[in-house]
Amino acid sequence: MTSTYDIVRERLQAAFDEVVPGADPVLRRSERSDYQANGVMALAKQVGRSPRELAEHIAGRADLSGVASVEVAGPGFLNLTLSPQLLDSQLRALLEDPRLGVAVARRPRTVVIDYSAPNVAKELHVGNLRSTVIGDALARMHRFAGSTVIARNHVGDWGTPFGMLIEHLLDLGEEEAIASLSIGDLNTFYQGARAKFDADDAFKDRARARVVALQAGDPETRRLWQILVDQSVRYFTTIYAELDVSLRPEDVVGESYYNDMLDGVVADLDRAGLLVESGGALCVFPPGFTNRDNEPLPLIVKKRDEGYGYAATDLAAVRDRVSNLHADEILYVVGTPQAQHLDMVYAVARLAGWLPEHVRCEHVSFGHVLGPDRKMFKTRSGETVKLMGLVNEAIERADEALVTRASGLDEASRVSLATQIARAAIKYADLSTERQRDYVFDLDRMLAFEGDTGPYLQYAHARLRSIFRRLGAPWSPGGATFALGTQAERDLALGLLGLPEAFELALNSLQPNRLCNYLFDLAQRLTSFYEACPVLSSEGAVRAERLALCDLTARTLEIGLSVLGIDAPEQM
RNA sequence: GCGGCUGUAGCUCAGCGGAUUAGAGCAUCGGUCUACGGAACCGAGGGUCGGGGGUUCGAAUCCCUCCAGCCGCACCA
Repeated sequence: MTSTYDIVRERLQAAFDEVVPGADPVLRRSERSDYQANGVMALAKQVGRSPRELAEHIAGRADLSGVASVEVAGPGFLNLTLSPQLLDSQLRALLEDPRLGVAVARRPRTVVIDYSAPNVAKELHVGNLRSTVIGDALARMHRFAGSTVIARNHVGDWGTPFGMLIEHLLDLGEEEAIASLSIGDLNTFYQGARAKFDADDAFKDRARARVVALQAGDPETRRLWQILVDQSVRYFTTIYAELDVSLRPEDVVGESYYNDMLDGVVADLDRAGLLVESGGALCVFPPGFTNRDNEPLPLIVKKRDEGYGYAATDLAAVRDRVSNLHADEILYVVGTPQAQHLDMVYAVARLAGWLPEHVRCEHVSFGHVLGPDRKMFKTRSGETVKLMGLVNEAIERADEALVTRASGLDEASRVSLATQIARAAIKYADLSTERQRDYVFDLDRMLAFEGDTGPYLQYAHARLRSIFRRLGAPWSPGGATFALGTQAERDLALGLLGLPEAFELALNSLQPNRLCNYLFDLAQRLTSFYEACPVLSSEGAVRAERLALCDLTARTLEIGLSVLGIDAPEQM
């Protein structure tokens, strides 16, 4: 189906085109009418006419029959009120459309999304939360839009720390080490290795020798390294499952994956004449980057000690994603501190011809998760907060709330529900604020059923489902028609027709919070409707209409939440 | 020093391809309703949109500047 926005816009566009072909009507939602077109003022300036007069002209020329009524307001706004016929036909189309008006991409794009990226043998912690949650939401949104998504979990699985980690593993004994890692005791393991490395010179020497062996490809060393990787990935997977994150083990393509490509990266940069030796290291100096002394800033591709740094790996990854994965778009859901580094990587990749113009490459950055003191979220003792602990605490609290409400669920389904609520709370809190801002991690607020929270949206959905359960019989829309006799019904209907715009806006701007805002607004329209308009106790055509509105709202909430990675339980 | 991000009601945040009286949630206060699940709804108070300039008929939104906070600035990713 064609979205309501597109229908109105196309009609308006024809009239704008008569003035200046391609002129943008700047159509958007309005508080004063259903839609408003703000494009007249800019256009009037462009063609040197009076805005008011031009607005009248366009309003007169636009063929809006059967679609909307229009009036000119203020300096030259076009206020549009959708016609009852259009509302009825669009809502009926919505009933038949499992996608609720959201278009599928005509040409599917391949989108590579790099997200989560924890380190092997390190705990998944709050620092990984945002990348994981935002990246997964973007992955789901792109899938829904019809793109081919290739998720890449760029785990830190290489580098000097692995010398000490492997030696520590040997000291513990493989069995013991695996047992420790498999229960997610990654921090203890890592810190154990670190402590020995710092205190024991003999250990330090072994660790260094082990790094050399690892890099040289020694089979036994590689086998031990693989144990660390496998155990860590297994543990990450359990947390992803707990959070309902769609990353799979096969999406783990860590730094080590690119090892064999690094020589080629350097050789090709050299061949392209981009490589410069500086301070013993091999560098590329992309234009426009300077250090604190205003000198050109290098991207160090090969270190003085002959080792490769992360710049080389990242360049290899760009190349791989473009030429082997055929990415049309690459998203890096990575913290803000890496902004400059990534910009330099893109710049060098473009210089080297590895990143064609048509491939969109974007850093999806985000702010910090703050503790109650508004500083970086840490435990009282200053340690990083484990993601597992955070999720479990949220589940416990949600469960307590369910228990006190005596919901009559058996324990298994109650805990399962609590898990769904906890995930919704954590994810929605993360997704609903503008990405770039920091936010305070406050479980009380996240888990509240009042206000702009995940659980509130879930609750709105569950209330609707309960209506259909009470119906006692399967429901089908039948011949529902939408008279929209009350303001609350009309407001709700208008909200329902807005999903395509909200979804596209959120996806194009890579800002899931736009979709969250939409869903919360819809939920509020719903509760007003719900209060004002009896459903089950109404009769005939009105009852059919209201049931249909309930069905559409429930489906909209369900789809909206699902593309954000949030469950919509049937009852709460 | 250079660069980036942030600064909107008591608190948490929307809005920022300029446009009609700056929105919401929480909290506070006041109402509604013997409730299709009250984990509800309606309403009120509360803001010189960090300060100052500029562009414009019009700026929270664009430009400049200052202030505050956070982050980055060569071999750890």
